[in-house]
Amino acid sequence: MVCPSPDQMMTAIRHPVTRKKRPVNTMAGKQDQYFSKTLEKGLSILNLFGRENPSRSLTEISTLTGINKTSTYRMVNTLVQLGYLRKNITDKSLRIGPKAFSLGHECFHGFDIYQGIKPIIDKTFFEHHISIDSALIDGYKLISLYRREMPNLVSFHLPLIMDELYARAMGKIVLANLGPDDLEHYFADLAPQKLTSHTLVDIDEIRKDIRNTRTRGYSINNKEYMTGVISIGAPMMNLQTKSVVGAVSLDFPSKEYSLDAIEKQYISVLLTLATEASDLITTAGIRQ
Amino acid sequence: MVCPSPDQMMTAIRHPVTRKKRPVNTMAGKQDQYFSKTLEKGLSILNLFGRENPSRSLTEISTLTGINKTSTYRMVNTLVQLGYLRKNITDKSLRIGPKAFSLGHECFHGFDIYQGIKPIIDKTFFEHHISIDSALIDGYKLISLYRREMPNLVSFHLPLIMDELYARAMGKIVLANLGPDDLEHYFADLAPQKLTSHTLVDIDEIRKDIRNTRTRGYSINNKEYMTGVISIGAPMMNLQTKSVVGAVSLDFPSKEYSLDAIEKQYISVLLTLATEASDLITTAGIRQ
DNA sequence: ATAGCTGTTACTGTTATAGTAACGGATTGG
DNA sequence: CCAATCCGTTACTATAACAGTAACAGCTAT
Repeated sequence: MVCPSPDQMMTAIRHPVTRKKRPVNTMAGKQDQYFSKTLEKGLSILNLFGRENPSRSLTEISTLTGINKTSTYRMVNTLVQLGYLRKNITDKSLRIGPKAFSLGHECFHGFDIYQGIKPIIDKTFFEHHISIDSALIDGYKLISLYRREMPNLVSFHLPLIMDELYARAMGKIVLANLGPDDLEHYFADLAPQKLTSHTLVDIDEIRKDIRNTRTRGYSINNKEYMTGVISIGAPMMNLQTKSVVGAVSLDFPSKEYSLDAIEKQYISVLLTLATEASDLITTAGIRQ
Repeated sequence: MVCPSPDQMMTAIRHPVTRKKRPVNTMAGKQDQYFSKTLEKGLSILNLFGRENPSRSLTEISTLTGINKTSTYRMVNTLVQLGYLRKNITDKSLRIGPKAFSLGHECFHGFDIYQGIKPIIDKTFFEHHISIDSALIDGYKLISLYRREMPNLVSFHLPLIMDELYARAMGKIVLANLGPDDLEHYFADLAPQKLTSHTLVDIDEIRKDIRNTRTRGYSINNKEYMTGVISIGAPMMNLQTKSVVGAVSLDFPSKEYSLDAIEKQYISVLLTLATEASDLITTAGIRQ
């Protein structure tokens, strides 16, 4: 289970399902005194900007976040005044500002897990010459952590935040290690997309695949996310709380590697890597 | 002038001096309806974390930000719930969370100025084999933008946000291009530190240096920030508003280069670079 | 056992924010 | 050329969210 005790719940990353309940404003659960909605809104605005979306308008932000236009204006104005966003004088379009840039730099390089996993992955990369990926769970999404890619692999520009857990090696092994309740929550509002001809879109098939993954101990993605790419994934576990917090995967071009060959040769590499990553995570105290 | 018209003032990055007035709560100026203090606080907390300070305690955050402990708790709790920070269960110490990591990544790589200046600096770097630095103004600080360093230079790990404008090539040229009012504001609460034996600490000397820099058109830092490093700097100007928004600098090891030689050989390189950077800045619409 | 740290919670007055509505400027289309 | 929309910005008010005091609980060291 992701949120076993009330104590852990506070510390844990807030669950998407739990979050959804908030707007309902059910008077039963007292409105968390110690949660700032304003800050949440401000950050959700900042999150709309990135490599893919460098520029946005006020109304765009308002509709995307669901925040009232005036409130959006207040938040945006604050961010502009503080330098996190900047505003084009003529068309009033908004872009990332210098302050967000420096904050970003600090947050990225100051993230201890990133600094910790880098050498681990690099080592495996140079030893075995294979593409390696790693990610952390956030709700029902994966946040890309660190990646090394061989030139033989079709360089696919990974999004930083990954949906489609059902179609990815890292996603599958995460799902396989979730508690039954969390897994059900995931399936509850799952609408699988056919990304390649191999993608599983039938819920029952996906369920079976997850069960197999669980007993197998590692996950297999046989060209289900991208044609020409076969991956195997293993979980990053917090060994104290016995919960998944992320995953690592090895990616191969299907032209050069058969699934059989991969399973024969690289499972031990994968599992060793996963163990090292799990140790790191456990001492760092990342919890689901 | 940094804030010439009320219209620009809103769009501009908020001036440190202007900001200071806020807490005085002078009833004369109506409390900005469209500025969220809560968001400001939340972001100021996030800013306390970085490569240098990966872990902090609640009281530490409270004292550093000057925010009441309970409010700090609320903000921190929010950030933890949203995944921007994470909390060690045992000692309750706080660290950067996965969400801040991904936000950071997006803000860093989504910053168009960074993407734009990279090729410009790279080109000059590969053509002339010299160390190059660039930065943007934020208040009276410089935010490091992009840097390429030659191995012959004592690799000094630059802080991302730079104070000590008076002792740096990029700082001096920025000061030299400020409006008289802004420059006075800068000098008003300046307490120069003697960083090397060459650092100017006498205010009048610094003033004279800034005047010389202004007429010269570029700045010179003769081992005033670091022993063994000579730099020359030129401004990044918004050519429409005729205001400084940042600076570029070329850095040389004093063992291999004399100041004379640098001025003879590299001023044109510097100014060309500055022009290209200014063009970028102007089209991007960065304003002071 | 006690003192002195933490972080956490209860409680309350007030203020900061949400949200409606209206405004002005720019752009579009008839 | 004027109406119709779009956009961002502002005025205004009820109310929910927040600030801040103070007390509490858990931990450590003396």
